[in-house]
This record gives sequence, C-alpha cells and structure tokens, in this order.
Amino acid sequence: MARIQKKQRQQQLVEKIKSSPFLTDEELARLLDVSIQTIRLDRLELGIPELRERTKQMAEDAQTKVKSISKGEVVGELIDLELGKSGISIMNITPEMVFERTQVARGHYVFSQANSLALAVIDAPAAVTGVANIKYKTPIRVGEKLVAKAEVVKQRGNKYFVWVKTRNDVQEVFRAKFIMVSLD
Amino acid sequence: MARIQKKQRQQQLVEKIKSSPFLTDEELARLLDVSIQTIRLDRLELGIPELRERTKQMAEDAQTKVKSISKGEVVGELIDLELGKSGISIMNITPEMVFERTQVARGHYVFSQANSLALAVIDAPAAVTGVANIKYKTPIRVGEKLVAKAEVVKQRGNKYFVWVKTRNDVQEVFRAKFIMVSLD
DNA sequence: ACTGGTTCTAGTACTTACTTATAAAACTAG
DNA sequence: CTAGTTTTATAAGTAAGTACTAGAACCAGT
Repeated sequence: MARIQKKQRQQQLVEKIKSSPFLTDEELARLLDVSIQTIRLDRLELGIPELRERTKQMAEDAQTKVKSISKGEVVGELIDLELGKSGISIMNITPEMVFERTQVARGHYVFSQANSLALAVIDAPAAVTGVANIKYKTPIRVGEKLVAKAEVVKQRGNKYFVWVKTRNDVQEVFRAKFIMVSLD
Repeated sequence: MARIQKKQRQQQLVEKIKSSPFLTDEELARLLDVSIQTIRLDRLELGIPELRERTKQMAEDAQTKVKSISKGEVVGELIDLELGKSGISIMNITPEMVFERTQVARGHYVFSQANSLALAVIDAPAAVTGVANIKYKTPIRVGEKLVAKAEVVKQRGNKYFVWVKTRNDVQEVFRAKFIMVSLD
C-alpha cells in the first residue's frame, strides 16, 4: 500500500510542479498532505531542483529564446550572397511554424524567408517591399528544409526587381517576384 | 564631484543589470568597485528588486509570453468575422517588428496579418495559401495601428479568392489578393 | 580651520527557501 | 513480533538577500 502511495504521490508532485512551477516545498507539502521532508526526499529521488533553481532555469531559457527571435533581422540562414545579384538562404520548418492540426507550414514563414532574402540581396542601405507576386506550389510540412534562391533581374531607379524560388529536397514549393523600393 | 560619481555609478548599475540580469549584489559591488551596501542603497533608490525577484519576474513573463505566442494561430487580433464573407483584424506595430535603423516595419509582419486573416475568413477546415498579389503603398512605422479588412470575392471549387486591404489611421498602406486553396 | 551635509562603508540581526545529515517514529509485510 | 521501508523531526549550514544603526570620508562654505 505504502509503496503505491509513494509512487502516486511522486507522480502528483511532478504534475503539480509542471502545472505551477512556482510552488515552494512548504506549499507542496500542504497540497499533498505530507511533511516538508517527504517532499524534499521526493524531489531528491526524482531529480527535481529547488524552486529557485527552477525559476532561474526558466528565466535563462526565456532569455536565450528572446534573443534568437529578436536576432532575426533575416528569416532563415544566409549561406551565400552576391550583393546586387543573387543570394541563397536555408530555413528548416520547425514545429512552431506549422498548423497544429494539419502539420502544414503557415504561409507567412515561407514568405518571410523569401522576403528577407530579397531585401538582403539588393545593394541598398534601406529598402522596403513595394509589390510581391507569390505562388505556393505545394504544401510544406514540418521537418522540411527549404532552400531559397534570389536573383536580381532588373533595376530601374530606386526599384529592384527580385525573383525568389524556394525548393525543398524534391521540388520547387514556392516562387515570388518582388519589387523592392530603396529609401532615398 | 561625489554627486556626479553617484549618478554615473547608478547609471552603470542600471546598464549592467539590464545587460546581464543574473548578477548578485556581491558581483556588482566588485564590478563597480564599491561596497555591497552601496549597491544595495543604489538598488533601493532606483527601485531595482533583488536578483531573485528579477529572476522570478523574468520567468513569469516568459510563461505568459510563451502562452500568447503559441496562441497566435492568427497574427493580429481578430475583431470581426463573418465566415465565408469578411473579417477584420487589428495589429499594433511594436518595436520588435521594425528595422532598428529605419524604424520601418518589416514587410512580412504586415503580410502575416493579412495572410492569416485571409485564412481565417474562408469557411474551410484546412487550407493553404496558393497565390498572393501584394502591394505595399507606404512605409509603416513603429506605433501605428493597422486595421486589415478581408473580403471573400469569389469561390470556385476548392479555391477562394480573398482581397485584403490594410489601413493605418490615415490611409491605405497595403493591399493583397490571395487565392487560398482548401485541402480536401 | 572648523562645521555640516552628503555619500559611502561596516556591522548586526533577521528572513526565505533551501541542503545535508542524523535520528526517531510509524507503518507494513513476512 | 521483528526487520525493512517510509515518513517525520531536529539541528546545523548556505546564499542572497532586507532592515536598521552607526561610524568614516569627503567636500563645500564660511
């Protein structure tokens, strides 16, 4: 009986901490109706760190996450660039980028990769997107690696005409024509 | 002299904590070459909470942020929706959405708002973007509030033709035509 | 040169949320 | 009923503080 009790309690402990990670041992003890020492023993056995460590961990994780998002001036990884001519970028479709239900990538991620590549490839200090013509050819799934190739096909005044073609391993999945406008 | 010293030091303190928020008072004292008590006095004056509070705050913020991001199947806030007909969404341009240098919004955020609204408005269980025709009319700056209106103009088989027009307070800033394709 | 006010440093007592260790109590099972 | 497991209790120690008091340094003006 006691053996089951213990397993059950530890299970509950794990769940409680997962659902609300800011509980102290004292609060947990009250919730599970055991002594603080039991909680501490359980934490030790289960390898769950103390409240402060948990909190710190979460804060640190958050920091690195925020950084990697705000770093994203360019969506995707730029692997080749000839300013004013062409460029290539790679992006992996991660689980955050897809619709939960269908596991198909949201269109704007693919667009974002192409758009920021188009922006990177033109030789101008500051520019905005003016016009875009876009075609999605096939649905894109989680785990796929997209390679986008951009080419500057024409330049007239402050307008740059850029074509971007995106492939997965198998075929072309997306293509776009951008007109980028450089600012003064 | 001493008065300037103090102001300067407190300035430095604020910056140090901002850039690496996991410093203890002791470490800060060493870095700024004053006693721990001075650091504590400064923190008190500046209303900066202790390390543990800061850590906790960050962890809590992160929790709610993760939630609100994962909620974001729709970019922008959906404020009106008539399935199969029309929809309206609002999005505020925050500092994370603009280029640091020019303070102009990155095109893909505006696209994302329009694209996810187009997706929301069509009456289909699952769909992807097929084609998009996009025009950015003016640069968009930080702080602006964008109102996007979508309208389903035609439906043929599993293809939906959706027009989206986005305005700020003053004028139309963006317009797009989407062909959305519903999946079986 | 002395005095007064600001700024900085030092020291003590107390707090929270623990850890480590040791021991006793309670339960439970053969 | 006794041995083993599980739980609780007690004590001492830790990190990173708060709150408070008091003294030292400095510097500025008269």
